Amino acid sequence: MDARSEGEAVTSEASSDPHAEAASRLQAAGQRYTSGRRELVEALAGAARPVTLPDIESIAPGLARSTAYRNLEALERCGVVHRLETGGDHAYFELAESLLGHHHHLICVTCGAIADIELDGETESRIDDSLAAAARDSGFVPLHHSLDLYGRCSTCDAAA
Amino acid sequence: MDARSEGEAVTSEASSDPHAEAASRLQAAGQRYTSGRRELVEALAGAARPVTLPDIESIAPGLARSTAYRNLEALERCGVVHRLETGGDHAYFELAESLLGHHHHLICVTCGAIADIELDGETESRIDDSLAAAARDSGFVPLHHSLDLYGRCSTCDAAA
DNA sequence: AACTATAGTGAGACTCATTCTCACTTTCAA
DNA sequence: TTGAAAGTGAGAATGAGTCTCACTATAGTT
Repeated sequence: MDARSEGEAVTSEASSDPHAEAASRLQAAGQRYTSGRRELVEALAGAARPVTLPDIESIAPGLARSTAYRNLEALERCGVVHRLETGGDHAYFELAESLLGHHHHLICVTCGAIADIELDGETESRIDDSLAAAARDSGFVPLHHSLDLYGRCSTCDAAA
Repeated sequence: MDARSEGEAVTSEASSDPHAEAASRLQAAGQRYTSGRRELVEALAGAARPVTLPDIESIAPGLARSTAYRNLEALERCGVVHRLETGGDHAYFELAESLLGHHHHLICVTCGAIADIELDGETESRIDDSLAAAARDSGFVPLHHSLDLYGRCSTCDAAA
């Protein structure tokens, strides 16, 4: 969810503790915050950037792959995790914006690495206004937006 | 709404004829503009919105699936076609921005439909500036950006 | 027109990220 | 402490997209 839609200017970290947030959101959905799910959230919180499932497996070995995917999906449905599709082989996962704050991504077209960035508030509100106007024209109900910058990271650029 | 049917005076630096553009770009890469490739470009130009491979197959039956994917990739490498990953089952394809002009997308989170939108120039340049500043801080070399608005299209919203 | 080198094609096999199945285990509530 | 519901792991299944390979079409040359 776009933090701006709630009317309060949440810029960065909306919640102090991702585990508490995850536990309460899962409970609200009648689900449990098991140790496997806690490990997932811990891995995502510690990564400081979006990670793939292989990344998660190397950070937290011992989680069955099917369980990891299943739990990522459960956490995504509760708004704790956000899935990014970049066109690479794997999807990327990160904590949702309600936990990380609203942000965007730098995506390296060469190696696929992703980094988080934030834009100034004035640009964000201008984007929201322009998108809302465009949506209105189409009878489209806006929920959230994503803005990604594609380019070459410093490592890949140096190698080229 | 559909300001781009026969490639007439759209916006920005869009080329007048997608076929001529495709032919010259392929030729520059030592490749041929075959009838199958022409059919692909025709299908994309006629769709006026991003389409999936099944969409293409129904618009232009008779193209082998492997050939369609191979040619979409060839056209993508030449800058004639752009591939969108939205997280749905299929990737979406559309003519590249050098042909369609710079634009963004409305993506329905319920049915996956995609529509094109354009933002005002001032918002675009503000986005470019903000992204460039964020990239500079990371030593990242910017190439292009994508901005997508997720929400519910009028049909799905009415059904909810 | 015939020759040749190279590009393109189609059918199907193949890959592999992701999802599904199912028997078993854990947790919660009464 | 018992039963119902949720979670787990191992492996099978799914399916979008890619690869292989024998065949065909094309451009350039003589």
